[in-house]
Order: sequence, then C-alpha cells, then structure tokens
Amino acid sequence: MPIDKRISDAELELMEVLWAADEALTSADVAERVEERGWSLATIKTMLSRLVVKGAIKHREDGRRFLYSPAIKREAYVGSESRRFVERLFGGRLSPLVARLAEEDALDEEDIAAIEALLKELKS
Amino acid sequence: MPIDKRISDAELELMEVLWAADEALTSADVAERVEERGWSLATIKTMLSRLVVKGAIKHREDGRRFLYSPAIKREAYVGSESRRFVERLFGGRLSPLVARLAEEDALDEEDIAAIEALLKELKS
DNA sequence: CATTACCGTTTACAACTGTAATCGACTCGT
DNA sequence: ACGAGTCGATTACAGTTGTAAACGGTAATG
Repeated sequence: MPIDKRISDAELELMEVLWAADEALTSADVAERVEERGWSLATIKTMLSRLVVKGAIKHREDGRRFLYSPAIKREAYVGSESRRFVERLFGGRLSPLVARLAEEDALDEEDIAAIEALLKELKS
Repeated sequence: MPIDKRISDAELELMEVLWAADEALTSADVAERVEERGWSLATIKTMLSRLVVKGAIKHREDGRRFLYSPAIKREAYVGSESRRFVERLFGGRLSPLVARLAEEDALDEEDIAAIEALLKELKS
C-alpha cells in the first residue's frame, strides 16, 4: 500500500534500520542500532509510533512489547521520493540532475561506469 | 553565500518565479505569476518575508514597496539539494538512483540519450 | 482633506518535526 | 508480595510550514 504521509529525515533513519533487519525489531533493538545518534529511548519510541500512524511500519505484539517491521518496501519509498525529487527540481527529467552533479564533481569514475552499464542494459 | 535554512516546498515555488524573472519583482508581481496556486496575497507576503530571513532572497526598497530578487543561484541550490538527496537515499551514489528510476520506467529514450551524451562528454 | 487602497509587519493557528519527560500498567527478581 | 525496571501511551514544547487575517502607516483619489 502507498504511503499517505511523508517520512521525515529522522524517521527515515529508523526506517533504514527496519529495512536492514531481517526480522521484526523491538524499540530497544532499534535504539541499539542507531545508538550513534544519541537519541533517548523515549525519542525513538515516539518516532516509531508516528511511523505506525503514518502507515510506514506495522507492529505485532509480543507479550507486552511490540515487534516493528516495515509496512512499505524500501524500493517503493525510494522510487516515489526519487520521482518527486526530479519532478520538483528538474521538471521530471533525470538528465539535468546528472548534469548538475557532474558539474559539481559529485560523480566519480566508478559511478559513471555503473550508470553507463545501466543505460546500455536498458536499451536492450 | 550558502543557505543556512532549508527552503520549503511552497517557498520553492516563489523562488522559481524569482529565478525565472529577469528583473526584481514586487510581491504583487510574484502573486500574479503563481496565481494558479490560489494563494492569498497575504500568504505570499509571509513566504517572501520568510525567504528573506532565510537569506534565500533579498529586497531593495522602491518607494514603499519592496523589489525581491534571489540571493542564491538556482544552480547552487539545486546542486546542494541534489547532493543531499543522493546522500540521503543512495549513499551518495547516483547510479542506484538511475537504476531505480529506470526500474520505474521513469526514463524515456530522450533522457537516456541525453545522459549518455553527458557521460561521454565527462570522460573526455 | 477625508476616505480608500495598498504596503510590509505582526499575530494566529493547526499540522508536522525533533526531542524528550512523565504516566499508568505490568513483570521480574529477591 | 514489594520495589525496580520496562512497555507503550500521553503530554510537552519549541521550531517549521502552510495559510491567512488584522494592524498601522502611507499614498492616492475624490
């Protein structure tokens, strides 16, 4: 199902943790995996609740804890955000984005080669 | 100078108007150019003030009106937002973004050709 | 000159964000 | 069984955003 509300920056970090996990996680598990952010456990619980309300994750009860897991796929989210982004700043076209990043030296050889390979693939 | 605060979605629409104009515009001029959004003039004035505070635009007095113009270049803004975006969702690499959009059929022949040309250019 | 029109500024207010303390309920160790 | 710990839920609170009305001053108009 598609997401109705947007996912904020901080929330996205929790999503990444859940997407990366192969199993559903408790809030404590999540906290442990974003420890470097220095968020209090309370903060993480708040964000998890908000993500549930937004429909981005779901939880299953396990005793008196919740086990959280993504309700949307990363590819779907990333895809819609990407479309939104190129729409917003580049009139829906990807090439001006590539041009801009190239101009900013934000592309290295490896990336260039990867993109070329992708495009070659596409044309077949 | 770099932007300290982020520019919101609605604000960006006003920025686009100012970037597109060849001369500084009054709030009424701006309103006229985003008429289709149905914003009240008051709303537009609020957003312009906020943009001034954010340092994204500046204004020059002309009698008792202000003439607004961008304080940052579109390329600079778009560049930093783009870097931020690929950083946030693709670990700073552009190729996965291209892959994702390709997967979503968000790329047409024309776009692909344009990107290939760009890359060819880059390698020389 | 009084009224009207038009400025930018100030104030408003709800939704969303970041960040967290507190609360009521339950469980676990001693 | 009692206190300590732990859960999720509720409440908090400032900053941002979207959206706009109200305000105070000046300029134009009749």
